[in-house]
Amino acid sequence: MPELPEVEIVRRRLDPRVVGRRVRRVVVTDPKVSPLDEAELDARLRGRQIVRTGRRGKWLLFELAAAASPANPPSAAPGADRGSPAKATEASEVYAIVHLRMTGRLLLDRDRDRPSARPRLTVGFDDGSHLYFYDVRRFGGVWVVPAADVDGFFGALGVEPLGDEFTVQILRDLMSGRAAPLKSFLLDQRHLAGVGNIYADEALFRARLHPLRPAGAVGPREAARLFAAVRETLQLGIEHEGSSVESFVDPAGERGRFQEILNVYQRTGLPCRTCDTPIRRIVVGGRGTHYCPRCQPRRNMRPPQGQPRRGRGRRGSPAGGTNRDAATHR
DNA sequence: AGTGGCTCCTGGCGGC
DNA sequence: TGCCGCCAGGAGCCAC
Repeated sequence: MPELPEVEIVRRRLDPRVVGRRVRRVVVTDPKVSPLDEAELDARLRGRQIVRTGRRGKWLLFELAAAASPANPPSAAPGADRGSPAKATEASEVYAIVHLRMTGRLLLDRDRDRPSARPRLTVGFDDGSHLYFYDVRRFGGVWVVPAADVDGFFGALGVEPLGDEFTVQILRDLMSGRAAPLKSFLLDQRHLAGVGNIYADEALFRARLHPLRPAGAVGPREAARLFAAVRETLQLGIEHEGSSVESFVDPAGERGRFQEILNVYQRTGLPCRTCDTPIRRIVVGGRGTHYCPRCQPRRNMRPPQGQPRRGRGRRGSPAGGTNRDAATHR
């Protein structure tokens, strides 16, 4: 499942191959792929040239320049309908924004490994090439947003964990007072943008922190470890060209290699690479969660003080020493 | 406001 | 062999 490193790999592979191409036509095969229908997508993208690619968390961005403005309005046919003067409003740039979710893939004509199934969406370029959006589970999507609205589009999205703006202090502020388990905290895109299930488990292992530890109970030294672990894990994922745990392959059909060095994710029952203790699997926030019970001990599981407990009050029985994770072992 | 649970969706897999 | 039901998971939505 594409997380930040996988999306970044896709972006790096696509960038040199799509930048400069101009959209000729958009074909939608699955209407669920976008809130915009085919006609709207086509109207917003046709004639525009991809000038840049980008990434925000797990979102992939294609920046498209203003539609080929009739810079020199072809004054030729005097009687011809030259379109409305309102054309000027289309002059600003737009972003095509893609989320791959579980199984989304972006492939170009000559890429190997193109599925036999039909793509959900196809973008044809003026040089005759195509960019295809495949997505077996149909969770992914495509949005087209005017440049001016991009900040609003990502309004609720958290800090970029590999960016300069992410610091230990920011992480501590984000965790402060929170009773949510670290695993849930890391997966919440409103805090950090781009961490998914694999990298959350791996980062917690690196930081030697138990996934059920309340975020607000993490001390300064541990926060520093978690900060470093999140960045190192994501960076390592990029260096290994992503994790091909499910079906991830980059646009050229190449598998990533990060799965080869996973410490805990999907290693249930296998010996910890550090201490030989069998890796354990629990469910946290509905997500499969893997950890080493020895390297990531349960300690200080008390939710932050002064935090009124809501909900059913099940959680946070004093000391949290109850054998909570016994319930969901596999 | 913060948190957890449900939902979408489909291929793959285990059990019968 | 074939069928059924469960599972995985990112993020939006909703209830508490």
